[in-house]
Amino acid sequence: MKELIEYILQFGSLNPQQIALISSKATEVEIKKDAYFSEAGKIAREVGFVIDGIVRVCYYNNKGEEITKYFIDENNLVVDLESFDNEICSSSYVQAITDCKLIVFSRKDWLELLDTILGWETIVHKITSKALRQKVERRSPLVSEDATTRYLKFLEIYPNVVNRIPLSYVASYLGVTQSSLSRIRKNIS
Amino acid sequence: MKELIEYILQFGSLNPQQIALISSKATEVEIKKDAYFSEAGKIAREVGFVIDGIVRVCYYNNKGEEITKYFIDENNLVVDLESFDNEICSSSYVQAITDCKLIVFSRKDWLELLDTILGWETIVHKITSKALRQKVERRSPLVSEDATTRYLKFLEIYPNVVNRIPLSYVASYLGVTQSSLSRIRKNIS
DNA sequence: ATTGCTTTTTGTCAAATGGCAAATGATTTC
DNA sequence: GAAATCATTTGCCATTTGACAAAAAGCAAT
Repeated sequence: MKELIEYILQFGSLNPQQIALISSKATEVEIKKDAYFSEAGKIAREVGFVIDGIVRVCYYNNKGEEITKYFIDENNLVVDLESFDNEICSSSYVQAITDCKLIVFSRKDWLELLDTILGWETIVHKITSKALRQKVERRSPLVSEDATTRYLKFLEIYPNVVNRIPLSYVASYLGVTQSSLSRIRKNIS
Repeated sequence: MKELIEYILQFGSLNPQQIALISSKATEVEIKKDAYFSEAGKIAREVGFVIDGIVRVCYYNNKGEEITKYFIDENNLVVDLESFDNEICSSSYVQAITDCKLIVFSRKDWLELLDTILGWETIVHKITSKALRQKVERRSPLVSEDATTRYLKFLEIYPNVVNRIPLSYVASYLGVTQSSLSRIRKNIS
């Protein structure tokens, strides 16, 4: 819980009562490797914060290939905003790729906090738009780079991820086949 | 100006006084083809709304290649949020690729509106986070598709853009060389 | 140690794409 | 209209990457 509070306070200040209120709505949840936090076709009804472990956001393209869109590791929020905000079905899966410990807020509690705590909306805005910007900044440059450069960028961005997850997820994140990625790794080292 | 008001009201409601106040801060600006709306290395101090024309956001990667990150056409906001919000230097250029007509708010006026108009912050947040989500959703799938599919997606997303701008910009947007794109177009038709 | 299972590496071949340079086409300028 | 300039197409060849298949390595249960 401490991690979450610290994270939040980077984006704005809150008094102890407000922090206590937020904490009181938070539930700690464990998710086993390969289990889903939320699924395509369903409405996202929870906001999560990763305490421990790695999750990935993925979907199936129109060739039926499973594409990993991004990884979310420790101390980051995980929520399909489009689905959560608009109560529409999500188009992606959020899946634990290691055993995970999350802090979770229900939609109801989350909205209640938004109504109750002055300044909380602004903090949430800052958090979510920073996260969105980060997604753009991380994913977008991959389009214009060759496969080796993509992998090197991946290593920079997620230094603590590569050894904890299957190669195939990294490959699909980078838009490269698993075998190509394997060759690339050979050439690098 | 009507376009801007309509656009805003999609995201929340405002009374006539509030609308008048917002309108009073808006300036109509014309930008010639190839001129810059904002530049890398400078702080973005304006929020723009494209009434007519197309702009692109671009940057130089570490090989010195100019990369077009996205196109922004009619009835969309244009602002480097990272730079504008945090008053840090922008890392990209925003350039008109046709003659453009924009509605522009100065940073000062924009912040004043945020302080003055109740509910404006929420509307702005909805607008900006939708735009950010759209950027992710448009750019990200390109990573995992082949060049032809990328081009077809581009045509879907920006149906009114392709005939109004140089091929080279599209190529850099898609992460493909100009000659490859030329051949791809030949094969499609 | 052996077995069965999954993940990763590697090889071969074919297709896609890039780099370069020349040719063609389009647009502007005088 | 001719020249100059810029954008696009095309040809040629080198390189990268994908598809497929087989081998090797890692891991867990026995």
